[in-house]
Amino acid sequence: MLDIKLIRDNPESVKNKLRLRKEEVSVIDKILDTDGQRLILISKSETLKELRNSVSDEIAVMKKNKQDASDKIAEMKKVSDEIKAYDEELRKVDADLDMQLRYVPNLPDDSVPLGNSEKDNAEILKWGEKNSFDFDVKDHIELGKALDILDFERGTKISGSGFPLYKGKGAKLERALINFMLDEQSKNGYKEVMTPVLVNRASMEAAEKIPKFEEDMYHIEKDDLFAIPTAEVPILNIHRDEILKQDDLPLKYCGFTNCFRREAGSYGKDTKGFLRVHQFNKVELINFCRPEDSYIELEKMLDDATGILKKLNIHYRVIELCTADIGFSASKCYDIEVWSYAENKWLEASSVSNCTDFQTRRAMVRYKKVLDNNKTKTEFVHALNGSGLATSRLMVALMEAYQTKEGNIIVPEILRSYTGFDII
RNA sequence: GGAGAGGUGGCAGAGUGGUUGAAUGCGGCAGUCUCGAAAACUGUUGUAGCGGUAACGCUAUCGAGGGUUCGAAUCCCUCCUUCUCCGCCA
Repeated sequence: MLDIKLIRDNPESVKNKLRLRKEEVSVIDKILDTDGQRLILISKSETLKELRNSVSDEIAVMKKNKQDASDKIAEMKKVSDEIKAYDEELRKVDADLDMQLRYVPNLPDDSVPLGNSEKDNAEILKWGEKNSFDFDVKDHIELGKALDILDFERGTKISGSGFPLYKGKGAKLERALINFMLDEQSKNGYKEVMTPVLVNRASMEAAEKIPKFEEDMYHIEKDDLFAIPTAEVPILNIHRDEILKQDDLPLKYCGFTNCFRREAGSYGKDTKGFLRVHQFNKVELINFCRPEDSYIELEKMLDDATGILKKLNIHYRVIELCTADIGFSASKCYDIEVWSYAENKWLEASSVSNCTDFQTRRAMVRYKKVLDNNKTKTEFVHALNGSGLATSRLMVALMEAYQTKEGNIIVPEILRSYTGFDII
């Protein structure tokens, strides 16, 4: 969530930045209006509370001295009723304000390229080259079926479409990728964690996934638990309501989880095989850092994510998202895309974002900042997240890029110590 | 799932309706002492909101949310959570 004080003090600047995201800015005026009501109610209620507190003390003294305090008690009864009425109204206004704030996205950083849609995203880097095949390439579905390593039909039987079944060397290759990525990211200084994949409502709210994306998530009604769409959610919540030590920053975590997405409303688009699935595997990177370091850490995280692709020798490019396309919680965002030979297009395999203090404000993840005069100040940390990487799209690129004329798949050199075989 | 006992400041631990934001101890910070350090002594030390340039003032906060009361850490209700015992189970 944005800082209400920022909105209160610089409404025009906030609006201008939201306009860059192609957001409707009239909500800001509504927020200001609600905030104004709120401040008035707080002031009224607190003035009466002050009166009540002081008179209650007087009553206590009178009672001690065996004096009659019934006049004051009667008076305070009225005051208490008034307070109750104000507080009741305040509760409503607070809830209203909170709900409005939950739909306002993070503000884009000044360095983010301007744009009107995803068409304006900028390719900033391309690594490697496309293979030149002297035969007709097969797509990952054909390859997977012929080699009996992927079974989308049976996955559908078990759960429904979009729930892949990996078999034999396919399962082993997937496991190898996950282990490889975790090992690499551990080397990059990320602490490995294995988290719950079902999380409570408070965790989803802290990660700013609710209410905006509630419909996109699997929800277990009986226990009010949500299947995570990304490990970003549980990892971010590791430090919810905590105050970190300045010396511990940046605090970096990596974790593998299954990820679950309903993908409501996207049926019919890229539904083939792995292109869009309800369950997939991902190694996630999270970084909690000092605010002044977050944009430097963002670049490092991008290197950490792309390092995987370099070692796998997979052709990729990096896209810097424009103001109209960055994610809800992000102030700046890079996508990493891998090349699909069969689809003849780029596929998003990772997204690396600086979410500044947008999530940590709601999640209350702070740190004790040591000031020059040796005093400390509690301040929100910045949080960054990135996929390092998601396996499904990566698997598409890998299978296609490493296929042979005979329909086999060569295992990338770096993975062989993990798979124990070098060809499928 | 059943029965019982708890959740108080960074930690330990008092407090069961009235100047209690909360005794005491430990820790942290500052100072005295010291060449320096330790020890000892003295002072200080939560978070958030609102107002104020500021000093500061006010309000809230004793797991969370309601309620009773002029007044709640203290009484009542609901929920969460921890521990112990029983049952069940990967």
